[in-house]
Amino acid sequence: MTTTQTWTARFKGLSRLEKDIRDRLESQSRIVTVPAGTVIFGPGKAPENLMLLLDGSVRVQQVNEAGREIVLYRVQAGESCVLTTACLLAYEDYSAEGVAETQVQAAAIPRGVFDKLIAESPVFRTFVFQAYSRRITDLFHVIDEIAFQRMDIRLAHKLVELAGTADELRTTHQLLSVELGTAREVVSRQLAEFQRRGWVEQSRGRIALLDKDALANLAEA
Amino acid sequence: MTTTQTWTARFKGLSRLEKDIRDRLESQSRIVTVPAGTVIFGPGKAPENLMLLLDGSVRVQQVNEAGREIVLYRVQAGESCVLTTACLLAYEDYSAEGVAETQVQAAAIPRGVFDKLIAESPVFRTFVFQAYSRRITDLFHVIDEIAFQRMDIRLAHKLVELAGTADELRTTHQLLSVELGTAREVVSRQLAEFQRRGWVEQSRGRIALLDKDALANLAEA
DNA sequence: CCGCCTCGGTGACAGTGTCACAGAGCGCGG
DNA sequence: CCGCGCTCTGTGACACTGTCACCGAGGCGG
Repeated sequence: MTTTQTWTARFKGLSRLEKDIRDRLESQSRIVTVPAGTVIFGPGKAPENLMLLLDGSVRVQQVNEAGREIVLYRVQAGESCVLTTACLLAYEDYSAEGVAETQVQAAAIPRGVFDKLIAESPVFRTFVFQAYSRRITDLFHVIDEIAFQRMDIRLAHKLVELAGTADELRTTHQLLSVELGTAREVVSRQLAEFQRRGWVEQSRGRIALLDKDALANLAEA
Repeated sequence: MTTTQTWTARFKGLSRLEKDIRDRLESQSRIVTVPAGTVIFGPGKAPENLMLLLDGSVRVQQVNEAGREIVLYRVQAGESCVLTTACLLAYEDYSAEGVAETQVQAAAIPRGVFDKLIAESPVFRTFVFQAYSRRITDLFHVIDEIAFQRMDIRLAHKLVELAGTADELRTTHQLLSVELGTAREVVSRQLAEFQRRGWVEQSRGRIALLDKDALANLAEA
């Protein structure tokens, strides 16, 4: 993916940015590329920049004292790691961490620049607060799901979501359990049930989705 | 509680506010008082103001399609309903609602004023983003608790928290189950167990905490 | 006193989390 | 090619949690 001076155009909320602001944003931010697997921010590693993702995706997850993890949400190309700004301008350590799932290309906006843009551009403010709104809504969804949804439904949903247009997933039961904040055995049991029903076929590290409709259907219920 | 022109002093993050900003904030906001039980914001009732609580407390909770509810967090005196601002300046409907738990007195800042203050005052910006940071951290905590903590521990914790310095709670098992996002029966069973252990004593609508230390102790585990 | 509503208690059962352990798949060095 | 060690997956037993159906107790107003 090429990076031009007009990357701001790729962000829906930034396309109407005031011309002078846009110029400053593009000149005062850096385009960075990080390899898959990089921990972009995390406990004791406060973010110094607001990252606007141009390509790739970042998984934001939480690990508690007992070592149990859960995926909170993902940041995709065209979105921003905006929740980190709460920490960018505040003091608190993030208890969550962000990991590059793929190679990631992003525009990094230093906190000083971010602060000035917030002050000077109504469009940028709206962009930031809308991004907040979306993330917080996501978190509310996560809470609702964990608290009230059945595991089979959540798993079916996650399989379809992770697969996208593909018919096969390359992942382990362990990783899926982290996605859902549950135990590996629970995922194994549910997948075994899906397999009995002929919806999936498994082999080590691989899950073939034979009947996505059935899975999507269950996910609705 | 009396409301003077210097209510900003009650907010830690606002005490260093620039003098002219503070004057505008105090003159352009209104002090409102709402009775206990009022729904301050909710689905289809977008907040038009940022509320800074002077007195009382607001419970923010979520109700899903199936009618199940869970308490997300509380806003106390000296804090702000800041997450609503994400919606104040954005478009999305809140899926959560805020209910006054007591009579509430608050300073209401209209969205226009809020926006201008964000633009013009670095101190106000820091205040807002710090408030965000705290709320989001709270949400992360809630997610961790729901996903990974045992019910007895969460209930013990909640009892101690809700009691504060008192030795008795006026609440029902039903309300406690909403606090924890679980079923009424589960709360009843756990309380029965606590009673067998001599930690609490119950009567209709009332729970006496006989051994807060034991409860607090369990809550630690 | 009676009727009605809310609150709390209970048993049965299904779903989920935890633990211990076994076996299968796979890469790597010998 | 074999064997070793690692990760990944399967399984049974059991405890904890959520759901359902139902009942009795407490409390209020007529």
